[in-house]
Amino acid sequence: MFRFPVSLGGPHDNPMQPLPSDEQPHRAMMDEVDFFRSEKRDDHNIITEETNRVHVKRENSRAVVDDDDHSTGINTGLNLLTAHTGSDESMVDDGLSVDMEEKRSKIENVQLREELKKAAEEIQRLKEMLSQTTNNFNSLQMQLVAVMRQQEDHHHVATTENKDKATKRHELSEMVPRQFIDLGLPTAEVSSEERTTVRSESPLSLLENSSSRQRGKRLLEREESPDTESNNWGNPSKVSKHNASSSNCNGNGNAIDQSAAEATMRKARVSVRARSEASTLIDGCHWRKYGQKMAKGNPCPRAYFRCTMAVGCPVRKQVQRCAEERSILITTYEGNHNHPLPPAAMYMASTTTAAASMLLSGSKMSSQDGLMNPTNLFARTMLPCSSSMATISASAPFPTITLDLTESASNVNSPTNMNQLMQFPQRSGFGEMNQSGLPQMMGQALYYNQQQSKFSGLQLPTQSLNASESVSSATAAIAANPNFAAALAAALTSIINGPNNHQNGDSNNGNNNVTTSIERQ
DNA sequence: CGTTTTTGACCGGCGC
DNA sequence: GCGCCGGTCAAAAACG
Repeated sequence: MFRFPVSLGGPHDNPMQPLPSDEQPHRAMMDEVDFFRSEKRDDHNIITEETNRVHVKRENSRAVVDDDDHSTGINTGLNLLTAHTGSDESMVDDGLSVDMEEKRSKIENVQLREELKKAAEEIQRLKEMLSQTTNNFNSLQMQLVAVMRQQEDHHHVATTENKDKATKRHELSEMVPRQFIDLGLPTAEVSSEERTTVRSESPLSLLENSSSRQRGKRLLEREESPDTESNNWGNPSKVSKHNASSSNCNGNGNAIDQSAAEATMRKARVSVRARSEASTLIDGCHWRKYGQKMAKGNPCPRAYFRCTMAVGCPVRKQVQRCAEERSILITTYEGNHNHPLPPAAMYMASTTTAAASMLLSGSKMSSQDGLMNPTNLFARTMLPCSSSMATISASAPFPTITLDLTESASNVNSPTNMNQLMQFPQRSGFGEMNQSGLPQMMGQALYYNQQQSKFSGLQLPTQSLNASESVSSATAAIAANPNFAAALAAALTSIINGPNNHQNGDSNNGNNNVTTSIERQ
């Protein structure tokens, strides 16, 4: 059962969370097991305590009822009553032997025990209901904060830009933040860039903008698969051109050109570093290699892959071995799947999405937002599961967040490792973030881990596994858990789609599919 | 024979 | 304008 805490963040919750204790670096699995035992013991104690309380109450109430109820036939010890009424009851009372008294008390005991049992069951049922309600409350709260934050973003952008070109810029501001969080998930079929383009410009006009015949041919090919345009991996000019033509249509060229350029500059990537002897990470998707290049400063070639799980899927990845340490494989993802994903792929995508969201939302967040933003919360929930360390690179033109799995293979559970996770570069919004709030986030994240033994397997020592095995086993472990999958999907949907993004209500949700895909490379 | 990989060519951005 | 570089294309080769 998927239990949620009755109170969130309360002082009594702390023992409930397998927080990485600074003093006990080797708690690991035993602590998890011990924790569950203690939790069960506590639960049992609570039940016993409560049922005892109920028991006493019942006895008292029964005594009161018995005193008032003269027709029950149970000896209440009120001899006066029996003596005065002279009823059958009194006659029975008078004729009671000691054996009868004992039998009655035994029957009474049995009845009380049954009631006790029922009360315990009811308590259990109530606890389950409470858990479910808490669960619902949590997800609703996340959605609410997501909505509030989005509105706040819009309001903020509108007010700051109101001095100059409020209307036009606001329209664009809806585009810019949203495009940062459409990486990896299948729910957002059409990226904001494409939505903006489609809104303001026909495909033909795109062709007209192409400078050469070949360029036009490529664009035509891409137009055949609508989603391809949503991803502009390594080709920022395409976005610029599209947005430039959009701006021409809107008749306010320069301002939007500038914003479009900024939007292009902030296209996010998620890079995963992992130790692996394999050529690529097994991330659940089918990939086709479409190019290989020698990159400057690295003797190892960089390989370019395209997702082939669906025709026209724009998701691409780059794979390159680390120059310093050949055993480390650096996989960089960008794009937005336009098809359902198998769970393993989906959770990999979810993790990278969470990372991207954290990266992109964090850079323009107030400190309060940094703590309350569900995107950040969720990113922090997800990231510890699959990465030991997240670093952010400001290298233009694409901001990149790097999930470092190289340490997690042997060090996931160590407090040092968890502390490392906290050490985000003091950059942009993260620098303003209230650090004191992070442990709660971590606690929340760990709470998810703790609640599901399979999921908490992500936190188990994996010395014997290489990174790709860790990733695949982790994703498989998560995928095997429908409860968490549902919660994850709901949370991600609220984060990625936001309240206004409902246009993708098709079959584009890849959750809970059966895993059948195997990495080809 | 269909699919995937390889690899040289091409393109656009960027710095000088 | 030129060259470098990263990214992509597409024909040929390889593979199952």
